[in-house]
Amino acid sequence: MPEGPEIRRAADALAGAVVGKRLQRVFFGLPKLKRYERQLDGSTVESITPHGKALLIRFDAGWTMYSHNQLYGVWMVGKPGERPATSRSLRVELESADAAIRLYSASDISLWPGEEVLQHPFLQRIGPDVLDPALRAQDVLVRLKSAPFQTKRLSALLLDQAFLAGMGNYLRAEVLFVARLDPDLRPADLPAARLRALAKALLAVPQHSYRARGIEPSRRMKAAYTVSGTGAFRFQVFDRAGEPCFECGTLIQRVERDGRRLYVCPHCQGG
DNA sequence: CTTTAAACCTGCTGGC
DNA sequence: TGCCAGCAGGTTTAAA
Repeated sequence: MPEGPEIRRAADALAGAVVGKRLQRVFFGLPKLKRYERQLDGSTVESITPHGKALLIRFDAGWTMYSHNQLYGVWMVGKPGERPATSRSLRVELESADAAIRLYSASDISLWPGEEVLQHPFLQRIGPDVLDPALRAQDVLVRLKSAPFQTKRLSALLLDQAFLAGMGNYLRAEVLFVARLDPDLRPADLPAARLRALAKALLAVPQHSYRARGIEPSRRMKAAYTVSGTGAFRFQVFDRAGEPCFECGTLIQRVERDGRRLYVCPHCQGG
């Protein structure tokens, strides 16, 4: 369950289902988490919040659950007692009297006493959430101009969770296209106007995707999407190799950067 | 310090 | 039908 917009959509749906509810059943599918079933049974879910692609679920019993879905994790919202038809392995199940949330396949799950969760190595390392409503273009601009980010190639920078958390591979391609930028440039190479355009696109594109309820899943990933990614965000370049650019008609190219596929319009994003 | 490669998590697809 | 390689929107680790 991939990038920031999809994770935030999942968090919204999960929160709507169980925040404020008392848990009547808690199940953990990983041996190391078994002991927390008793700790959390009967507790109330206080909040569910995204931090980049990580999710925090706080319980009034003084515990906080950290989870990261990586590529495969799937959240589902349903009813208590039901057992969805899936071959995936159930990792977490939280049931209240009238709702249930279930996490499948993800293996990066841990429980922390209260706010000690903020000491989690990943949370320590990541930058501001690109979808945080408090994040301003000016903040992003300052970040772009600061070390060590200003000297990194845009292709790498836009995947770096330490720069902006919640960015991912499709957002990288879409942001670079919207800002009309060559992925091999670095912030330090760019004149002020282009930097401002990049800062703006870094906020606008993820927000646009979030408001559109995320991306429409590819066939391959379709089975993974339940709570999130059922939306209407349309790619300009991602997954469009060989198809004409919507702006200039030039054929979109698939290239590789930082070990990941990237799509560019060679005309709009040239030089 | 930067860049690259491989490993790992898991599930689905396509080819033979 | 069955098996296996390949791929995926992520992250970590180690090597170069």
